[in-house]
This record gives sequence, C-alpha cells and structure tokens, in this order.
Amino acid sequence: MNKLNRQIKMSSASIPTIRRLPSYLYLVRKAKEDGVDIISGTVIANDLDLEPIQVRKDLASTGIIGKPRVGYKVTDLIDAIEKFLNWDKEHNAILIGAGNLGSALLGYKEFLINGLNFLAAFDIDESKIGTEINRTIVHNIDTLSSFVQKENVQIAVLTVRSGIAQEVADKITKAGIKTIWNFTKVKLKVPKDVLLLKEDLSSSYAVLSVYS
Amino acid sequence: MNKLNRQIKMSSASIPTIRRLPSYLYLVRKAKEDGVDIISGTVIANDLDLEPIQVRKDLASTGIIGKPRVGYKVTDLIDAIEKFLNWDKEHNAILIGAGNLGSALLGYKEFLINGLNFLAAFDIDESKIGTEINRTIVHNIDTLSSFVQKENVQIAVLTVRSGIAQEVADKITKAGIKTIWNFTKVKLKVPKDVLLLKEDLSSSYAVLSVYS
DNA sequence: TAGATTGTTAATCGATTAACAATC
DNA sequence: TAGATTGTTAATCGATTAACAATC
Repeated sequence: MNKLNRQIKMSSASIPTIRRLPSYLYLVRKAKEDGVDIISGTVIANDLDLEPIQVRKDLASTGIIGKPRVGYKVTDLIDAIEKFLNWDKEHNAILIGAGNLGSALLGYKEFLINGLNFLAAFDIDESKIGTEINRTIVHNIDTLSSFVQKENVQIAVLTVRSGIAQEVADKITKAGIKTIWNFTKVKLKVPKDVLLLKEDLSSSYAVLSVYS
Repeated sequence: MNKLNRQIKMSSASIPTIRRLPSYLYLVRKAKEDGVDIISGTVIANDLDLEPIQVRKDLASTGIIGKPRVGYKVTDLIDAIEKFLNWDKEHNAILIGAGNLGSALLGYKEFLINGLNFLAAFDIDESKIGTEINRTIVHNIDTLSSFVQKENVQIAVLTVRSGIAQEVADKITKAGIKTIWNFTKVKLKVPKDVLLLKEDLSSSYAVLSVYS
C-alpha cells in the first residue's frame, strides 16, 4: 500500500472499485431511461468489457442486494451507487484558473448531474473577471481567501498555470480548504490533513506512446 | 489481468510503472536544469512521496544502470526514460473537437516537449474552421477521413461531444487510425486491433467525493 | 575504510478471478 | 422444475515492499 492509499484509504471499497462505479452508474441510468427495471451483473459486464465476477464484487461493496437468477433492481442500484459515492449530496467547489481547461470543467455536465456544484471561479485576467462561464461567475483571484473563509467550500479545482500553483495552494489551505483536485503538473506541498488528488495527462500519454 | 491489460500488455514494465515514469522524468529534467549531474533513487522517492525501492524498480525497467553508493547519471536517466516511453520520437496526432477541452490539450506544453505532434484539429463549427489554436489549424470535419488517409496519423484525440463520438470513431478507424485517446464518456466500439485509452474524469471525481 | 546506494531475490499484500452453494 | 444469477469463500495473480549481498 503506497503513501497516497495509506493517507486516504478508509472506504470499504478499493480505489479501483471506486473508479469503476461511475461507469456502472452511467450504464444503469441509461437502462432506466430505456424503461429497464432489472439489470444483471452479466449484462453490465458485457457492455463494459469486464468480468461478471468483478462487477458483482464492485456492486456488492455499495451494499446493493440482488436477486439470484434475476439481477438488480435498476432504481435500487442507482440509489446504492449514488449513495456510496456521496453523489446524492451537493459538493461545493471552486475553480481556480478559468482558462480553456477550467472552462471545460465548468461545463462538464457529468459533474453537475452528480453533485459537484461550482460556487465560483477565480482568475487574474481582468477581461474574464465578472463574466460567466457556464453559469459560474469569474471572480478576482484577490478575493479567493475571503471567499473560501466565508462560504462552505469543500473542493478546490486547480487549473492555474503551474508557476502559481503552490502559491494558490498555500492560500486556500490557509483559508481552510480540505480537498484539492490538482490539474497542474506541480507536486503540491500541503498540510497532512488536506486530501490531494492529482490529475496527470502525461501518465496517460506515456501509456499511449509505449503501446502505440 | 483485466481485458484492457490483456489487450495491450506487451511492455516489460507494468502500467502503474509506466504511469509513474513521467513524474520521474519531469523531476530529473528539473535537476538537470539546476546543474545536477547525479541523482539517487532515494532523492527522487523523497521528492515524490514514494518508496525508494519502488523508484529503483521502476527505473530498472527502463534499462538504466546506476552506480551503487552514487546514484544515476542525470543525462543517462533522462535518455533512458525518454527512450523507454518512446518520447524521443515524434507521434503524429490529430484532435477532433476543438472546444474548450480540445483547445486546452492543443496548448498543453508537456505534450509538445514529449513528442506529441498535433498535425491538425477538426471541428464542425464554421467559425472555428481555418483558425489556429495554439499553432494548430482547425479543419472542416468533413475532410477528416481524407486527411487521415493521406497523412501519417498515429493517434486521434477525441474531444467531441458524446453524441457524435461513435460516428467519428467509425470514420477514423475506417480511415486507418490505430490509436484513439477518448475523452468522451462514450464506451466506443472499435475493431480489435485499435488501441483505446479512455480518459475518465468521473472516476477521479468519484474518488474525491468518497474521501472528502 | 565505512557507509550509502544499487540491484536481485524473496516475501507480502491486495486486487482479480475461480469455484460453487444458495436461490428465485 | 431447470437454469441463470447472486454472493461467499478460496485460489491465483501481479504489484509492492522487504531483505540483503554487491559495490563504489
């Protein structure tokens, strides 16, 4: 178990399992729209190119109970996954750095659907400040600390250029942020009680270039 | 070993190892800029919050040979990682869907530095066609097939809206594309010999919301 | 030399997969 | 009923970690 896992591990499900759950949810919601009432792990597995046993194990960790020979009740399964992922609750977030990547994230509908609620965006660019990007108002980055202190912000999404990433991280952790989703390429230094999740496209590109 | 791994596994290093290598490379390049000639696995591990043994194992898979008591020669290590990842060669790519996310990827400097060469972008939006985004010209998506057939395109980066993702994938695989980096939320169906890598922000968001 | 680091071989750990009884 | 699917328990597989000899 590596350091990241050691730091954040506390759920009954493994991180690979947690990462697969959204794809099940997406599929089962679509099934519901199509009027399906019951779905089996086998069907899910076939659709997603996974092993049925893996799907059963993953679903079991959400607490859902299926019916042998039949499958899972679609509405129950949706509820179980949403609840397990805490996607039945709102998560207040701010986005820092309203460039192209930031704008893309503000417009990402999956987030909206699943409870990620962007209270505000922040940028230094005068021409952006005061404008709206996908319904989210861009604020002056100078107001960042006071905003975080006043509002109940759970998650900070960091899409600034790497040069100022650490500085921004210092500011928001001092203001009380406990979770940072880091899209910069900087390895941030933050207090131990802050959860850091780093998004790293270079590692995916590495997989691509090794195998293609 | 799951189906994705079974399909693409053929390198000596595991996928987790491949995914960690870029962070080592980034760090070692910085060390070089700072005038460092020799670096030890222990130092790299401390900087990245990893175990020294893991770093040594990972580096060993690139073929680099270190000196006991001393460490690795910085220039050799950079070369070894670059070579192992095929980042010493150019990879011709096209980007399909020049929205915010697509534009962000076209401007991502790490790609440029590491051999990912965007030959062209494609979009349906008339107002974008003919313009340049970070030095890459946006073409009419109608010219996609003929472009792929004429040019030596290795990688297609898919940042279109999900509704047309499968249609575009059909078109480009028919035209001969062998690697697709899929940023849409659609589970694409492609011929068996096409390498698919899916980028999925929902799974990261799942990890965040379970632990925060 | 003494001690830090590499690299190899073995042990551990955890995730995936298999087997199969229970069940509707 | 027969057969498909769940859920549990055990086996396997692979990645991480530990131990330690080799070495500069």
